[in-house]
Order: sequence, then C-alpha cells, then structure tokens
Amino acid sequence: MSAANVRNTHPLIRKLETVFPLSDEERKAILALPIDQRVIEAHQDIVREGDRPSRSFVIADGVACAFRMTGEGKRQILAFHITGDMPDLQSLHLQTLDISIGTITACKVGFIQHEDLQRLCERQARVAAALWRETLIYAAMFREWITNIGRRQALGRAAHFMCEYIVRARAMGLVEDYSCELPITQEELSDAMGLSIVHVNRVLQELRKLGLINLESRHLTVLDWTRLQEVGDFDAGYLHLPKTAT
Amino acid sequence: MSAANVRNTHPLIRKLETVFPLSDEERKAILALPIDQRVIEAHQDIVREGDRPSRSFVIADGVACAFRMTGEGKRQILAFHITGDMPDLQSLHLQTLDISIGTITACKVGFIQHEDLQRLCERQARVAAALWRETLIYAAMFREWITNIGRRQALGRAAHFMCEYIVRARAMGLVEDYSCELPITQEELSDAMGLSIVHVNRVLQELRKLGLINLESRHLTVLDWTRLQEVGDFDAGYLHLPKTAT
DNA sequence: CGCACTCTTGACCGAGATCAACATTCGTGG
DNA sequence: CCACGAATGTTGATCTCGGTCAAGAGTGCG
Repeated sequence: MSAANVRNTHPLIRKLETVFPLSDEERKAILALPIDQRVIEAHQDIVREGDRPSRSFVIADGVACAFRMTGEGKRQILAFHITGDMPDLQSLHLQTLDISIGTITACKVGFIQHEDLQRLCERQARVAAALWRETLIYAAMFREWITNIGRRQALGRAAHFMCEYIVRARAMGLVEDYSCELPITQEELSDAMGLSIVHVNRVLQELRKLGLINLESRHLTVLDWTRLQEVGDFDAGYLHLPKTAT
Repeated sequence: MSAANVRNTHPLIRKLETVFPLSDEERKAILALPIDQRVIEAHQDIVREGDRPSRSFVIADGVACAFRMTGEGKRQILAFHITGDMPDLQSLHLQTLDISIGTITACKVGFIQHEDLQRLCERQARVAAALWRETLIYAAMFREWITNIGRRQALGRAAHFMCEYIVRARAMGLVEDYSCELPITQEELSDAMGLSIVHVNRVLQELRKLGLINLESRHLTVLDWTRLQEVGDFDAGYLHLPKTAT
C-alpha cells in the first residue's frame, strides 16, 4: 500500500488491519458505523479532563496529544496521537475522562457514538478484542514512557522519543526512508519529556551533532537508526507491532 | 465488610464488586473458574518480560510490583499491585509481556488460564467490560504516574505516592483509620519514583517532619490527609473508584 | 512589514545524584 | 537466646544534570 492510497481507507480499518486481516463481515460492520467526521483546527481541545463523553473518536489525519495539568499549572503530555489512533477509547468504559486531548496540527477526526461501538463489540468479538488490545498498547506505551522519564537522562529520552514516534508513524504508512513529518514544537516536546524547553533544544542539537537525526522545519529524518536506538535504549517490542512492520 | 471476613472472599469477586454488584449468575461463573492457587515467596519474579503467558493471575494476598529494566541495568517500577489486582491481565490480548512482575512480600496468587478467562468474557459481557475497565484503570494510573515523575518535584511525588497507595488499599478494605501496611523498602520506592535511595530517604523525613505521615516498620499512617493531598497534588479521580469508596 | 511564536545561546543556580560512612533492624544458624 | 552478617535506613560532603532567567535570532503569518 502506498502512502497515497492509504489515506483513503477508513482509519479504523487501517489501524485494525495492522494487527490482523479483517473478514468481509467485520469490514462491513465497521464501514456501517455512523461516523461524524469533522476537521478541528490546530491547538484546540477535542475533549477535556472531567468530560463524560458519549462518543469516542478516531484520528483520520493530523497529530493530537493527550495531556494532564498539574496543580501548579504545569502540563504533562502523555502521548502524541497520529492517524488511526483512538486517544479516548477508554471513555467507552470509564465514564469520566482523566485526561484532555488537544490537537497539535489541524486534525480530521471521526466521532463514533459509544452505543454504536458497544454494539459492534458485542457482535464482532475479534473487533472487540482488537479494540481492547489497542487500549492495552497505549498502556504499554505509557509504561515505557514512565521508564523513559524515570530512569533515562535527557539525551536518551529524546532519542527514545524519536525512535518511538517514527516506528509508530511507519506502522501507519507515514514514513518514507526513515523520514516523516514531526509537527511538534520544542515546547510540546519538553512537556512530553519532562524537561525544560531550553534543555530540549540543547539535547536536540546534540542528537544532530552526533549525526543521529536531522530535524528541521517540522520534518524528522533518522540518519543512523542503529545508533539512535542504542542512544535511546529503544526496543520496539512494547509496541506489539506485527513482525512485518518492525 | 470487615477487613477480616473480606479476606475470605474470592479476590476477583471482591475486586469486581468494588465496581458494581455481581448477579448470581456472574458470581457463579467466576467461582467456577479453575484457579491454580499458590504462594510465592518474597522477591521472586512471577512472570518476566518476554514471557508469553498462557494464563493471567490475580493477587489474593501480598504486594507485588511491575517493573522494567533499562539497558544500563536500572530498574523502573511501574506499579505496586495489591490484593485483587491482576497485574498481567494484558497478556490476555498481548502475546509477549513487556514487563516483569515480581513479589515484594510473599504473595498468595491465583493463576487463571487465558482460555477460561476468554470463555468467561464471551458469556458474561459485563464481566468482560469490567476486566477491560480494570486494564483501563491501570493505564490511568500509569498516566498519573508519568505526570508525577515528569512534572512534580520529589516531595510532591512521594506525597502523591502515599495518597494513591492508601486510597487503593482502602478500596480493597486494607485500611483502618488512614493506616495500612506498606511493606515497601526505600530502594523500591526510589525505583518507582525515579529518585535515588538517598533522596527518597530525605523526602520521607521531610513528610514526617511536616507532620503529614508516620512511616515506620512497614506501617504507614496518614496524619493529615488534607495537607498530604495538597502537597502531593492528589485527586483520586483518575482511579475511577465508585463514589462510596472515595 | 510588524508582531507573535519558535528556536538558540549564555550565565548562573539548585534539586537531586553520587560517594562514603555509619546506624539500625532483622533473619538465621549456632 | 544470642551473635553475626546482610539488608535497610540515615547522615554529610560534594558534584552535576538540567532548570531558570534573560536576551537575541529566525520564521511565519495576518
């Protein structure tokens, strides 16, 4: 599948098919889901902590992030979400959202009512399992991120981030030759990595100086994948991608 | 329910009933699950990163922890698990474990085959949802922990930990008067909080000096719950406990 | 073309790490 | 029941990674 025609598929189908090929019936059931598609401009909250959503959404295009605010007004970004992700799928079973989700770039977003998802899950056991699985992978990413913030220094943290991002983007067909869009500012990176903006800047320069990455005008190119993984102490296992995509 | 007779209930029933009252049929279905109960002594790994378990387990008694190791041999503890927890429930849908789970104290552990859990889920939709929900709450705890490590300083981190631990323990009926067992060494705490042992020691003394907690011989007492929550920037919302338990 | 956002650089500071003893507790075997 | 060694907890001195502050340089958009 080329990156071009991939954009025309149903984002949910595209995501689930990275796990296993869907049956015709399953595909039909997903296509029958009523989806409320809309475009949300950059730097808007899609849902907020404390909301009690009656629907979840899938990102069809763009980059969003899940975040929490500290009592002292500091922001912690928990994850960046790209095409195919369902960042608040959890609200299907947890009434009150414990995170906010905001756009980084303009996003094409498809809202799906919980009742429709629930019905889909009841009738298509494999799809239910795949969605459950999806939430489990987010949990695995969070675990890895705790490890990253808790026990790696700044340079490794940044390298790790780059590895994770590009691997996830590749799984959705957004990467050509170790190169992809990375429309994330250094401030956003700092809120994700638990560092100051200034230090993120220095660490990125270090990664460039080491010849590991090229990062300019919102475009990331990995120059030395092997060494970047080493520096970032990265092993894609926790993302649970099918072998072909790794 | 007193803490004494609570110990005699099926740990899974006890856990699920913190969410909603089970029907007779559901209760019967759970009691019919073949469980392989055994005691595992302290400081043993129950499962290891890379394992492909064919069963999950529920902790009937004791404290365990989920952890990952860095490339440089540093340990990051991701969560402490207490009575009623199913720390590797994720393995039901993710083949390969991305974490290890080890005992802190001796643990009574009940292993349940995946196939049996799967069958239970197919037949008891509410139980399936409750188990899914359980994994979602773990994810919420991970998110909170990222925030804690990424954007709070040491004192707040420690205070937050104490808050979370005692709230979770209370939900399982293990707390009397803001007081419970905390059989966790400062080294283990340091690996959880992303701090050095020495600094954990100093921070704990600070919490004692502030009159917020009492912590000696593996026993934690919260002396000033309101201020401890303030210092720890703690709000139990993310634990998604029923109102009665909060 | 001007203002706001983002990135970059330098100087200084401080929370927490590291190193090194020492104290205390606890489990174990004699 | 005591003795001893290992694990755990405590304290002080010093160092360092990363934070904070401040100012400038690009960059892009209205």
